[in-house]
Order: sequence, then structure tokens, then C-alpha cells
Amino acid sequence: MPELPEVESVRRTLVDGTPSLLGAVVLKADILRASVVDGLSVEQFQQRVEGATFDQIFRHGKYLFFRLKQVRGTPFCWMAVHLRMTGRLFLVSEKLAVVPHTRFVLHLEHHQVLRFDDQRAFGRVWLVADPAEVTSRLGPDALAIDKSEFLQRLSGQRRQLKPLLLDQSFVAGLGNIYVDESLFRARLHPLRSAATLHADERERLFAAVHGVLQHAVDCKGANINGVFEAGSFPVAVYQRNGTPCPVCGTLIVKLRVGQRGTHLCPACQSMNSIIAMSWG
DNA sequence: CACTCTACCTGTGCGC
DNA sequence: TGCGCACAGGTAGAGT
Repeated sequence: MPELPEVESVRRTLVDGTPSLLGAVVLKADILRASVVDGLSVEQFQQRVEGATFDQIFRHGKYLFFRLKQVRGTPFCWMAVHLRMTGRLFLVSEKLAVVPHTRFVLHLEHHQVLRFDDQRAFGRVWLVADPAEVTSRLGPDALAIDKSEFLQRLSGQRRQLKPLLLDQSFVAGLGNIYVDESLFRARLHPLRSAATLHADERERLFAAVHGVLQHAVDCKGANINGVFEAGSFPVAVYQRNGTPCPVCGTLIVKLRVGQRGTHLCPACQSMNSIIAMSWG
């Protein structure tokens, strides 16, 4: 499940790798599954991408945006990519152009290809004139947001912390793994209403989100049962139900919150303050 | 507004 | 061995 740290790791690899995607010219676009292209036809996608040059890449939340300098029509367009559950982007030799779950391949100069694989086929690619067409629906990037803005956005919120942090219009980039890890680090129960948080708990939440994401970026993402082989971020609670809490040794438990598996330490992340409030 | 549910996908792992 | 099924989860959109 690529979330902000994994997507950032992809971006850095494409920008800083050898060769870099920056400066690469698209010779040909092969779409192996039409549904990967969203909002325009495969033919339109090919027509606009072929001949174009990658000249900028940035990330917002879990989206990657690639600026393409075009040869005809408007000077630039943007290719937006969301990896969703199982999507992966690689810059590799054209000898490795297709594997069983390859969804599209952009053939580049020098026998390189940008390859998009996606076992579950939820991932999507769009072409937009302006990234704001996508980012306007999103909150600030969860790693870029500073404390004052985070606290400002948190004030007035009354929703439970788990669905709130998963909501990409609140902050963009957290998914199920890093929400559970952030709430564990903040010692906050996922069912707590944001309205019940004291000032010190609000600051703890910001510090936890920022600290978890920064650490995970430094680790090039997580490693869940070997799924993200590139990353080495050690999860404390995610899918670790039945194992001891790394802080207190209490067994990690799993709940369902909304439709999501939710993992926590029942001792470190107690609901005591809520119970105390209800006892008045 | 807040929430719940469904659809979109497919590999995995379980019980029988 | 193999079948059926629940499950994993990000997001959009519909419904309560």
C-alpha cells in the first residue's frame, strides 16, 4: 500500500537515479490495460504524451505529477499518477518492458522505459493542464504542513481521529499504515473525537504524524511482510496484533473502524480521558 | 455534516 | 487437491 513515504521514495528514485527520468523523451506509449488511463481515451493519451519530454516531477500526498514539455499544442501538460494499492513505477531497460501486471509502458530514448505495474489494477494515470485540478480536492501535504497550520485545521474538527487522518482533504498522504503508526506514537486512541483532544495531545498528534512520516521517508518506506522490499521502516502496530507492544509489552489488538483494520496498543492508547469525561 | 456502504480489482490464505 | 469465501485497502460516489 504505497502511502506518502513510498511515493516519495519513487519520486526520488526517478529524479536522482541513473539515468534520471528528467530530460527523457517519450518515444511511444503502450497502454496494456485501457482502464489505467482515466478521463481521456487511450488514443488521446498516446497522442499527447508521445514526443514529449519529462522536465519536472513533484509529489503531493500520494499523487505524483510529471510535467511534460509537449511538441505540439500547449507547451506543457501534466501526467498525474496514483499508485493506489499495488501500483509501482520503475525506470528500467526496455529488455524488462513487460511483466504479468504491467499496465502501461512509456518507451524512452536510450533503450529505457518507464513501466507501471499494478497487480490489483486500481492505479490510475491522468493528463491535466494544471495539477490544481487534482490537488484542489486535497488538503496540505502531510509532510510539508507545519505545526500551526495543522493545529488550525484540527481545530473545529469533531470526527474520530482514524477517519479524520485518512481523509485526504484534511491532510494528504496518510493511509492505513501510517495513521495507525502515528496514533500509536501519539498515544491516542483511533476512536477519540478530535474535539476531545487537549492542547498537549494536539501537539503530540502533529509531532507523531510528522515524525513517523519523516522517519519512514528516511527508511524509503515500510516493509510489510516483505511487500515493500525497498523500505525498512519498522512498524510498531500495523498488522502486529497479538504481538507485544514495543513500549509496554501489552498485546497489540486489532479493531475495525469504519471498514478499516485498525491496530493499537490498548494500554498506551487508552480511551481513559473519554471515560473520565463521560463520568463527568 | 458525519457516517456508512458499495464498487472497483486480484492474490492469498483459510476452512471444509 | 480444490473449491468457495473473506480479506486486504484508496478513492469516488451514492445513500442514510
